Amino acid sequence: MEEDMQMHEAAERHLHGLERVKSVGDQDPNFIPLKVEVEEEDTDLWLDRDPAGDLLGVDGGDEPSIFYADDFPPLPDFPCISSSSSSTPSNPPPAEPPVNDGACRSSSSSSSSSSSSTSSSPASWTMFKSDAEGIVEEKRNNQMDATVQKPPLLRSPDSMEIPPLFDPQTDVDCINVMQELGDMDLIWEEPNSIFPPEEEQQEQQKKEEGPQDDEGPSEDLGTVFLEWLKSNKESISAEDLRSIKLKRSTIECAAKRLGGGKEGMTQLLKLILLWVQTHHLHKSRMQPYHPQQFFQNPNPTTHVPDSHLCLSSSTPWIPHEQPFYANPTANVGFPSLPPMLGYMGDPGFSYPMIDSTATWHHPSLPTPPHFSLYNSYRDPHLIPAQPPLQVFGSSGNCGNQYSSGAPQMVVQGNGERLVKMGLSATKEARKNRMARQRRFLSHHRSQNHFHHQRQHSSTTEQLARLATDANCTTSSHDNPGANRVFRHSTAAATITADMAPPSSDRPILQPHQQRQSTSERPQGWKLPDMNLRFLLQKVLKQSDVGNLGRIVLPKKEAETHLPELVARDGISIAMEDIGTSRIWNMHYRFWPNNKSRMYLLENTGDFVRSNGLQEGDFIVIYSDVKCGKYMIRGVKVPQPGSKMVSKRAGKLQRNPHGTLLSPAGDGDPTLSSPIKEAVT
DNA sequence: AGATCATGCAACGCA
DNA sequence: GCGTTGCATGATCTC
Repeated sequence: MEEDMQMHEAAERHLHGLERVKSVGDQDPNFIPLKVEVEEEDTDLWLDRDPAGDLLGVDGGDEPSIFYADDFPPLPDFPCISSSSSSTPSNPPPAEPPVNDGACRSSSSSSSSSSSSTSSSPASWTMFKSDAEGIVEEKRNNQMDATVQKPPLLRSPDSMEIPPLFDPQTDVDCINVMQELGDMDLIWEEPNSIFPPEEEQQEQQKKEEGPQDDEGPSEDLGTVFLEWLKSNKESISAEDLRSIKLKRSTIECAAKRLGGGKEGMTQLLKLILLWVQTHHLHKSRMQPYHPQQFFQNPNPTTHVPDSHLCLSSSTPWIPHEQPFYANPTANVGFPSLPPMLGYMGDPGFSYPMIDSTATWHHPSLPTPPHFSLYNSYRDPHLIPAQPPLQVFGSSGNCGNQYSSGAPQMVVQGNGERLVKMGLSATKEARKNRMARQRRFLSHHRSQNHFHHQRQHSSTTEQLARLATDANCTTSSHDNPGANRVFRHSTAAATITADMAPPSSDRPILQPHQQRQSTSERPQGWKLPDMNLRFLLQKVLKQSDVGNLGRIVLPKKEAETHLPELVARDGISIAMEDIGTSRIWNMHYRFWPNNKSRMYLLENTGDFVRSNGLQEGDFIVIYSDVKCGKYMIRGVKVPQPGSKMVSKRAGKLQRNPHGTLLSPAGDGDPTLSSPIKEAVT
C-alpha cells in the first residue's frame, strides 16, 4: 500500500512538473491551450511557444515568447525537467528542434475555426464536437495550419538536482507522451471509432455500463485512453494530448515505478490523462488561470482569478507568495483575500500548481485583451461562489473521497495496439506535425483579429455551458440527526446539521469566486475531479495547534465560503486531506462573541498532529466544486532559522490576520498573500 | 468606534 | 486531577 502510494506520488511528481512547464504556454484557456513542448536534450529544457504571440490574445507579438529557466523557479521535484547538468545558460539549442504539433493546432483551431462551421464555439470544444465531420475538419485544418518552429532554449537552473530516478546522461530522448502511450493520430484517422454518433455512444455506453460493474475494471491501456477521450471529448482535444511531452526515460521510469510493463504504462497513462483532464477541463470551462503568473504581467490591470490545486501529494504546497507579483496597480480591493497560486517544493522555490479553482469571466464582461501572466488578483466582476454542501456520506462518481493515494479509474478494453502503433508511428506523426506547423503560420496571423473577437463569445458560451453542466451524482446520505438536507446546484451533498439552505439573500461578500459547474462524465469513469476552489486559509496560531483541537477560522471567509450556520452547534464537515486523501471529520461551528461570531473548526487535533503543524504553519481549505466535498491541506512553513526563512525574513511581513504583506511593505492588503515556503 | 481574532479562564464532565 | 467546552476579554486592525 505504501509502496503503491509512493509510486503514484512519483508519477504525480512527473505530471506536476509537466504541468508547470506546460503551463508556460497556457495563456488563454478559452481556447485550446498553447502548445508547449517540454523537451530535453543534453539536459537542456526546451519550451516551444507559438511564434505568433497574438494567439494568446496579445497584440503585436511584442510579448516575449521565450521563457528562460531563470524565470522559473527551480523544479526540484520534477525529474524530467530538472537538469542539474545544464549549468550553462548559454547551452546551444539542440540541433533538431523538438516536434511541435500542439500549439499551432491549439491556437489555430481557435483561429482557423473561423472559417469553419464551428466558428462560434470555443476551439477547445469545437475540436471535439461529437460529429465526426467537425473532428475531421479540424484535423484537416490542423494539418494545413502547421509550421515548424525552432523553440527557444529554456535554460535550466543550476541548482536543480536530479533525483536518482532519472539519469540526465541518458534521459535525452524526449518523446510525445501520447505517442508513446498511444498515437493519437490513429484516432483522427477514424474519428467515428472514437467518437461515434450520439445514438451509438449512448448505446455503447449502456453496454459498457452493465458489465463494468460486474466485471470490474480492465486495465487495458487502449480502453483507458478511449474511455477517457469519450469522457472529455468536448473539452480536450487530441492536440492537447499531443502537446504533452515527456522524455521517454521519464515515461519508462514512471511506468516502472507504477508497476512496470503494461500495468505500469496503463497506470501512467491514467495519471497523465488525469492530469490533462484536471488541468485542461478546468481551464476550458473557467476563467483563465496562468500558472506562469509569476513571470511578468504585461497588463497589471488585468484581473485574473486564481486558486490552484496541486496534484502532487508528495510535497506540501502553499498558496502563492506575493513577491512574485510586484504588481502595485493590480489592486482590485479584496483585502484579506490571498492569492491562491499554489506552490510546493523547496522553501524559497515557488511554482504554480495545477489550478483547479480558477474561474471564468463573467459573460457580460469583455475578456481582457491581455491575460495577466501572473495575476492572482481576483476579478471583482466574477460570480461569487457558493459553498459546497458536502459534509458526510458523499459517494458516487465524484471521485475518491474515501480512497487514498492514486486516483481511481474504471476502464476497460484492450489498448496495447495503440501503444505499439503509437511507438511505430511516432516518426511519421512527427513529420505530419511539422507540416502542420508550417502551414499553420500562414493562416495564423491573418486570423488573429478574429481570435480576439471570439474571445468574448467563447467565454460566454463557456459559462452558459457550464451553467448546465452540473452532473455530480453524489449520493445523499441522510443523516437522521440532520434537520435539513440540501442539494447544491453544482454539487449534491448531504449536510448533517443546522445548515441553512443556499439563500438568495445571503450576502455576496466575495465576488472573486463564482459558481462552477462540472462537466459530464460517463458512468464508470471514476476520475477524481480536482476542481478545487480555494475557500480560505488560516495561519495557525498557538491556540490553533494546541491541545484544544480547534482552529479559529477567519470570520469573513468562513461566512462567505463555508456553509451558513444557523445554530451555534454548527455542522459536521468532512475534510479530505489533499495530501493524504484521508478524511477528517471535523466540526464547523461558531461561538457567539459579543454581537458577532467566532467560527471554529473543531476536531482538528488529529489533523494538526498528523501533519505536524505548528504555529506559523497554515491550513488551506478548498472545496471540490464537482463533488461538493471539502478538502484541506496543512502546509508547513520552514521553521525560523532555516535558510529560506532567513533569506526572506526581510521581504515578508505578516499582518495579524495571517496573510502576508507585500515585500515592499506598502501595507496594501490586496497584495497580501500566504506564505509560500513549504517544507520539503 | 466597531470588528476581528487570539487566548485566558471558568464551568463542566469524566476517570 | 485532567481534559474539554464555551465564554469573556483584550490586543489589534479596519473603516
